[in-house]
Amino acid sequence: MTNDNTYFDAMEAKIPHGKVRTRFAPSPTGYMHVGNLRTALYTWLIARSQGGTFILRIEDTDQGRLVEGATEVIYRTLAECGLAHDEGPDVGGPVAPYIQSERRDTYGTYARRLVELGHAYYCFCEKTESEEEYGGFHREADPCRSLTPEEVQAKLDAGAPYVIRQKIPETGTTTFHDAIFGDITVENSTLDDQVLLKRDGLPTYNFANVVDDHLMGITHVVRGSEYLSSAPKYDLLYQGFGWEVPTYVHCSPVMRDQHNKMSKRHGDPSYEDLKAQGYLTEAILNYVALLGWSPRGEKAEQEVFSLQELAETFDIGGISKSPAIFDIEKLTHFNALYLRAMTPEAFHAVAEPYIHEAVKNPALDTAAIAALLQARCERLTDIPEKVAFFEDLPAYGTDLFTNKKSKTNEEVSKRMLEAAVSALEEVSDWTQEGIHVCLTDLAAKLEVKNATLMWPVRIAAAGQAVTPGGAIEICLILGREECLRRLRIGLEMLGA
RNA sequence: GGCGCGUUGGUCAAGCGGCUAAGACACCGCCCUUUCACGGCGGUAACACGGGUUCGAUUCCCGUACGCGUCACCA
Repeated sequence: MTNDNTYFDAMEAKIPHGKVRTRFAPSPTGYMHVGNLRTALYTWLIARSQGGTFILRIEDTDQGRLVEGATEVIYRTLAECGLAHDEGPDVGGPVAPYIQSERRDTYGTYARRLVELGHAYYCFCEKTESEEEYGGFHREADPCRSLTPEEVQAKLDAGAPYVIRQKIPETGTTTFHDAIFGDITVENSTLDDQVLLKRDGLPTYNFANVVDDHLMGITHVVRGSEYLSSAPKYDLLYQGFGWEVPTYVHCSPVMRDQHNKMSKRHGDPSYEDLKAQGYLTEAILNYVALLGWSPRGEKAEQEVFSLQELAETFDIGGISKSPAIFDIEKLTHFNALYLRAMTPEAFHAVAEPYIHEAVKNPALDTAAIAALLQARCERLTDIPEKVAFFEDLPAYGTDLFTNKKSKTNEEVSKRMLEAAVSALEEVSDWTQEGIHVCLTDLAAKLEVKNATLMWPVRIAAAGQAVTPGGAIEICLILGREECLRRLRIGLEMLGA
């Protein structure tokens, strides 16, 4: 125990004052689910939108849950998303260390200080015994609460194991303010004397949070609404220490359905899963930002936001109180929007690996294929199945040649294909323009509408009813030789 | 069960005492068209319920129902 304030003065001296400081404080479980990502995003946005500082702190006080490589997932995700942190374990900062397991001595010191201040006490109850005796609810009924300092010291000297519990006022109410939920008042009698320092000397999550948030100068505490119930106890802790209470921002959860939060257990996608499913980082962030927050005023109608625009527009008042259900369909819509908004070059770059999954033939122009795909795919993973026919002509039935709207049947198709083959054989200039002129002229000469000619050509060239792009584009990409080969196969199938 | 929070169409949501209750996704229809998309136009669809307060409630208050959270020496 210390009666010396220099330690505390020294700690206080490190606290930066005067500007917004927020922190994202994940446990390293190796999995950034969508709710986590959204919390990180909102936390980052609050800092950035107010010219503040964004801090990363790793909460690894639970020894049993450490996962190998988990912090790397966190670093990688934040970096990929552009949610750069100004202070953290890897980049350091004025209030280091930023990993809770490296700050363990601090918590005990502060817990003992709170005992001195009269807002906490040593509790020597047995774990099991306490649960039976007090129903797990430690209050006035716990004799440890009224031990004299001498009695406590005697037990400590005897080496009795103990925890330190918060001493909640016996009467009255506690009111705390949340930026989203407003003022919430609870009876102190409903609060229990929660454990601050565990038998093993490590702090509980709740205590470590309060101490670290204070020592790190955090101004806005962003966290899930599941902590709403413990917020009054946090307030009492801040008051007990005589510290300024930060602004609480409790966010309602992201749900998988009406009854369940997004979770790894249910197989709900993490950020990395979504990436693997062909979603773009920008689209994921945009969608997630809107899951539980909406712009107001001028921007109320806007739905597409870059990270930069979000930082300019975001305000805490736009965060919703009720939970939001994650809708993969809407994410898909945003992804399609972002895909279409890319330059053709940029799209080609991201699409190429997916095209190559199905198309190996180096003679096929992936840029031309990408151009056909850009308005036609919602996820990058949609690509391989859409372009496989370029590589290999699929097996197909002659029934595909019949299409009512194009006025084709097998007989008509046979005629069209014969004419098309002869005409295309004569095309000297195998370009979009050359093929286009050849086929439209042919249709005119045959006195049929374009569709009547184009349908069978496209079917024979692609071997499937639905294709990205039309007959001309497909013929062009296949190249004259392969195109004519496929048209002749079609003719053969039709009995020519 | 106690305490706390929430409830606008299937989903995300605007609304902050007076509106024919926005917009987006999804769905349906039409147009465009060389299939499919893109794009354009249009449509179906909502204030959980009951009391108040008020000239007037989706908006304010109180109940009820339903849902969620919390009640760990886990975070």
